[in-house]
Amino acid sequence: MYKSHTCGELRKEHIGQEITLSGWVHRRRDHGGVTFVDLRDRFGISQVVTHPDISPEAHQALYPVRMEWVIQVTGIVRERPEGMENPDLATGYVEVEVNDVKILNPAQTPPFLINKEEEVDEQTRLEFRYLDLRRERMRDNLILRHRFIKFIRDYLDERDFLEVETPILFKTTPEGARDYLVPSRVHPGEFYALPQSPQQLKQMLMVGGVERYFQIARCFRDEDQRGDRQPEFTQLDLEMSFVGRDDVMELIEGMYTALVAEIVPHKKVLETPWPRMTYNEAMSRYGKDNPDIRFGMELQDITELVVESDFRIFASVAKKGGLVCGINARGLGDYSRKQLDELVEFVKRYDAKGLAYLALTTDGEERSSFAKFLAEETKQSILENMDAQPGDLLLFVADDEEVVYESLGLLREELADRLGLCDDDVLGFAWVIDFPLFTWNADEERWDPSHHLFTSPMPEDVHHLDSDPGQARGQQYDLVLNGNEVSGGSIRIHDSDLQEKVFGLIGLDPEVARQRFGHMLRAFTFGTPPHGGIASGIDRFCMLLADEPNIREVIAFPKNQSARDVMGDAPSPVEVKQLDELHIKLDLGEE
RNA sequence: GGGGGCGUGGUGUAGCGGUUAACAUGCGGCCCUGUCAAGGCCGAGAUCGCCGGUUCGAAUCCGGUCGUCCCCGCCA
Repeated sequence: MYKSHTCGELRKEHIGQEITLSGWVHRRRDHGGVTFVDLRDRFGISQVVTHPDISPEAHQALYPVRMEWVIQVTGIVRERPEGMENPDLATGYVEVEVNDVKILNPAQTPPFLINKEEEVDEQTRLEFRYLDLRRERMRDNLILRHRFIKFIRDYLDERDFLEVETPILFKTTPEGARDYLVPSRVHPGEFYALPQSPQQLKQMLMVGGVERYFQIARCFRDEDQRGDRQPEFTQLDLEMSFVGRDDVMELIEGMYTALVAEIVPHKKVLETPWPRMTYNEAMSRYGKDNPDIRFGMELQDITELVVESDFRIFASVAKKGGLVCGINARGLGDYSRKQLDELVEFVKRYDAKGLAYLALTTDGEERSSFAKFLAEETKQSILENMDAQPGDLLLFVADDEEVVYESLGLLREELADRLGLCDDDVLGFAWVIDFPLFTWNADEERWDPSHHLFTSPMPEDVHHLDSDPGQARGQQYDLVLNGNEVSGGSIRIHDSDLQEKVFGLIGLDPEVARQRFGHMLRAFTFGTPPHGGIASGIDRFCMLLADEPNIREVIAFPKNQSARDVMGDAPSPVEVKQLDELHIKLDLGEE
């Protein structure tokens, strides 16, 4: 062994012992005579000291040593002289008086400082990810992620879940996101697909009698990147037989409640038991099906109040069956014209045509883009409706329901951000249930599943499938945390007739359905238990618990915005010979 | 596919029409026996992403391009 102790564990009780440490030179303080080195390993930092008159050889050996060199030192643990303790360091009451130094590996000067938590260009961090991982931020995130997954494994193991691995090479499912395809050498012209999730396979495991399954599953989707989206990501995938949706939700709520208490004890859960709201409630109150419930500023529907008003924009939208909603941005009543324009630009990103405002300044003035068109009485009822006080800023969007909800829902969170209404140490968990099973796709003139193809309708809504599929609710449940969807699941269809009916409703040709999902339809004829499950986005969850702005910070080797691995430089061209073996000819076109 | 932000020594920033391109940190050398972001002195290190244009003069203004990040589309 290269070390008898870690750099994080030395305490007063070790005083007098001869010990050996190995690690990286975190910092070096050379006083000409006495020299200090802060030696770092994954577990902490220990101060190492050499005196020219006590151990001249060790002192000499340490002379050329620089930051990030890997060294091994042997010496005696000493109590630090009085007044020289460092209470900021766990090991700060002792130091190691070194009598032997071995240089295990010198280091070039790193492109950025390991010992300083300053923002470094992300490109550089990713190019030298192995150095970035040495920094406290990434180390802590890796540890948090490990503990997160470890907790889940233990918790589910104790509850009789079986961890089962499912194939990475499986079958394409074009109805979801774009697939990553893998050409088959053995079968010319045929392809595997990397799984977008183990959805079908876990249902097959239920048919297979596993009853309680989970997996820390890598999933792949070939879509464009976002801060919370990577081409490959990790899900806790879970499925149970003989359960209803309450069973799944209770399990998950229990698990994450315990997890939070253990992994991030400094964080508080906003409300227990976690609130449950229907999809419709989430949309009308927050404009989103993944609302941040840590603050109010809820949407207020004033359509009825303005339908007969003289403000034509509001009135005409209201008469055409649209929606007029507002939010009260408390405390922004003194926003300047420029700041208001910014907000207008913000909602335009989501197709809102404008943003009407009514500001009550702190000194009692009223400024508004539209109030002059309103009868005094109408204005008063709006103010009352929205509980407007001096200093408040009322913001309104009038449009189709979809546009109103999206623009105001996101504006609400943007304003909360500006107003600092959200405490990162508060976890606002909520369940959203009773989603519509389908949403109408006007372009393709068919129903799209709002969750996925295998979600079971609510039993009392099954009859809607024949008459009015839009009315049918699915047995779906999403777990929302601080404005992010962190888990989504459903009770599945376990009946092949019902499954075929759903395929038909979403416009899947019966022949095509058989080709793609015949194995499932067949499996369901062999005695399938009622089953359901859930999948949690582990990257996203860890990102939130680590207070990080994007999931790359909780992934050891993430891809960049253009899906490239900048450290290993992937993807990359391949040898012609490799392509030949795969029976592939490239057609790269002109551009 | 579309829109926006950013690109200045290794790193983080300043400079925004004429500067010897500034500061911090890191790096090299010297001094220093109790520091812990050690300190002091000296020094090296940048043709300001790239190409073109405007101008007597461009890091600075304009156009293009590349890279990167964010957003829209996309993500059952």
